[in-house]
Amino acid sequence: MTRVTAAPPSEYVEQVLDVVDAIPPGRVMSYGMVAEVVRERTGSGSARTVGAVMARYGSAVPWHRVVASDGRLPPGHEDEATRRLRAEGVGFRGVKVAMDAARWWPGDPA
DNA sequence: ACTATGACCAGCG
DNA sequence: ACGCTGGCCATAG
Repeated sequence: MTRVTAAPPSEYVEQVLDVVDAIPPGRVMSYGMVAEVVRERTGSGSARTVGAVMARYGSAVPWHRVVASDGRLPPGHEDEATRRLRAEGVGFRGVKVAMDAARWWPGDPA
């Protein structure tokens, strides 16, 4: 029925959330990687816009599996993200995620 | 319609 | 390792 549309999720937003939701446990993708995949579908987007979408709609998806390209965790949620990722078996290198081992692309084996 | 903002990224000093 | 710069483009006001 009439659903609230105070902030109607655009097609772009849906695609971003879809990609993030597909990341398997124990693996991660960077904002830039997500942006690239979404760009193949919608034809537009960038790492920065993905970050903007996550900030607004991230709560609906496993946001902790999206990290910065160098393995840093999202500002303000580092604690939470670290806990969840460790629980999934993601490797760490200091406070950062070990991207070389955890990085995942759609189509790759989980 | 326009401006400002930002959970980014790669390059450079 | 650290800070700064330019480019990126959807969202919000």
